Amino acid sequence: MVLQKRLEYGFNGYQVPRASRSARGRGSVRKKVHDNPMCAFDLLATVAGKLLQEGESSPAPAKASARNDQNPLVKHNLEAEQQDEERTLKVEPFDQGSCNESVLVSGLGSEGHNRTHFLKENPQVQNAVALRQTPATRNLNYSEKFTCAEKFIKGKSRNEFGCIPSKERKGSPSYGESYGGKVEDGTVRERETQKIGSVINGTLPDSCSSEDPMEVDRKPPALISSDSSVDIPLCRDPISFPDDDVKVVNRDDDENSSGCTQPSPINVKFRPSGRIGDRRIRKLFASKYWKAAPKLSDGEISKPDGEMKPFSRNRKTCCTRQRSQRNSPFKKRKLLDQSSVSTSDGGISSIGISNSAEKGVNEVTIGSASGTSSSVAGQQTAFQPRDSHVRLSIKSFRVPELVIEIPETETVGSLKRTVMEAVTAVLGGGLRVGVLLQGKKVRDDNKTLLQAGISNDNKLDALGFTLEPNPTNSPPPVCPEDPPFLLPCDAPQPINRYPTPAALDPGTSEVSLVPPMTNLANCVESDHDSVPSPIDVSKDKITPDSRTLVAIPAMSVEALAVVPFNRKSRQSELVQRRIRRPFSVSEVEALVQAVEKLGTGRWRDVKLRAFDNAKHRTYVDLKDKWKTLVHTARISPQQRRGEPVPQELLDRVLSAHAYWSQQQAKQQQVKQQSETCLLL
DNA sequence: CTTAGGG
DNA sequence: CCCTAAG
Repeated sequence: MVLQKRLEYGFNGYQVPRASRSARGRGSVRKKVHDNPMCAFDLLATVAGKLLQEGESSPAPAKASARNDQNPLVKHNLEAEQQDEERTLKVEPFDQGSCNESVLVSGLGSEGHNRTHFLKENPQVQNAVALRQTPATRNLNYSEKFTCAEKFIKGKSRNEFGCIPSKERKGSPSYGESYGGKVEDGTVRERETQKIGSVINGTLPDSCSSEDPMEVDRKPPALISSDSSVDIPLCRDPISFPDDDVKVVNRDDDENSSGCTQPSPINVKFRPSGRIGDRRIRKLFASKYWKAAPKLSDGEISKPDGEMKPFSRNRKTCCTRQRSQRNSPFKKRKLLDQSSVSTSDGGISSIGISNSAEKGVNEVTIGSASGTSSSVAGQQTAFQPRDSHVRLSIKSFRVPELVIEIPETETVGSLKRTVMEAVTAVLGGGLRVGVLLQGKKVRDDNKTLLQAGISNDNKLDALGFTLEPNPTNSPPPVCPEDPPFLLPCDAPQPINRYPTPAALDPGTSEVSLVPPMTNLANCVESDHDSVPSPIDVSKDKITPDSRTLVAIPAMSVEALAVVPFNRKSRQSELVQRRIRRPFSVSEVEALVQAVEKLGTGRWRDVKLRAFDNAKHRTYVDLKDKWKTLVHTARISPQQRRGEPVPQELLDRVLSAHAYWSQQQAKQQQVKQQSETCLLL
């Protein structure tokens, strides 16, 4: 469809490349799950992790080098026509709706296996599901679980993550990077914080809540095949996980508004490093990404820093390096900036694990613990208490539909990148895995597989997984500025938006990282009208003692996305520039006033004096603003843009600038004179 | 970490 | 706003 100048591509699904297959040669994804102790959540996490690995780290070092100059996803995506099953993204007809196969998990070796309906035979299980759902705690558990999952995933394949080599052009460092297990703690924490925050705020779409099970089928299942295998550890009670490293860091940067006026003790504590720390983190991230990426050869991934020059003195060298490397990638942003990608309807799409053996392979296999692929799972009875494993072979996942809009004038390369971004965004931050059993969502993550009825003896065919867009993950892609007071929870975001790299930072996302700038806008002015942010979220149990959750904009982007992914997808986000927040007149006023008093060479003091509460205004920002103010004051009103600044203020700017410039000059003179004197 | 400037 | 070189 052509919309005026834009083309809209509707992807009903992407076929995620079989990440490891080519690299490893073969094998289908296999999940060994202990159907007994395993919690449903673990299963989710497992699947999610798997997905991440597939999508995100697909480029296992070997693979990366083996084939691509461009991110595989992007690259292939446009060549849908090609029948390269393994790497081609499937562009399907835009129709939604006719897909019911979505949730199928077939049992490998299930042939001849007589599966009984667990639920049928064990009604109590069904009840269990209902009974255990405590809305109140569900979310919390969820987040914690995710954390756990994250850990698990991290621990499991720390070195496997990271590296969708997305080189854009030869010569340019790629965005790819590897986590090499060296991600800064702070960073990790921050993310976790965000996630938790989201959860707390209730932004998390409780997909597990009460939608119609059928909802899942809204979209046709896509096929994503994976080959790696995941072994879910024995009964791990997510909640019991030590969350040692889940510390909530007060992101006083942009993200939260609460800290603005009423810094909690903890706030104070972190303050010094808050904003800056944030930046630093970003940089670190960037450095890692950039650094490792270019050389994803193998091995190097785990020690990005290691390759620094021998004599490198800690940080400095490091920084320098990163800088040079990240430059070029940065410029690419522009390309992406122009297109926006969004998913059509936040619908829940399903990832089907289906039997469709396109290649004669069953997509999901369920076998016995020992893992003999097929035909196993013999006669285990419904309640085998032991650690019987449910073996699932997920052939593919369907990524939720993506709608991409891009100007006709964009280049194919741009389109590719855009799609890649979209895909990455989805995979990275916007998805959650859901489990379906016989069409019904299994919402209680605490249930064991057995309890949920997911066991070898049951109809595994009826087991399905879905990738659900994570509503939480959608930073305002287009006009991040002045983020209106966004109420976290409400504002249903029906659709998943995939902020183009440029937009967010949420990513924001952060967006980038994330970016997450949502409420803060208020905070901004808060320095003047200190109003306690209403959004403070009290961290219930999640933040016991030491960690204080300061209102994390519920929007923090990728709330719960499966960890690894986030990182990755974020890599671009992390590097994203901060959202633009034009100074308001009141801010200008405050700035002018402060400068009049302090002068133009003491930005830190100015910051402290007038913007101490505006977390997102750094002294550098203030200095820059002053610079622009001076410029603005000198140009004709017609040439000025943006919110008009009262002439009165501009006049003051000029006079103050003149005054302090003079002062500075004088000081310099004095200095020189004294120096001269000393020399004589 | 701060400043000061260029981009 | 970002990035950096210099203090």
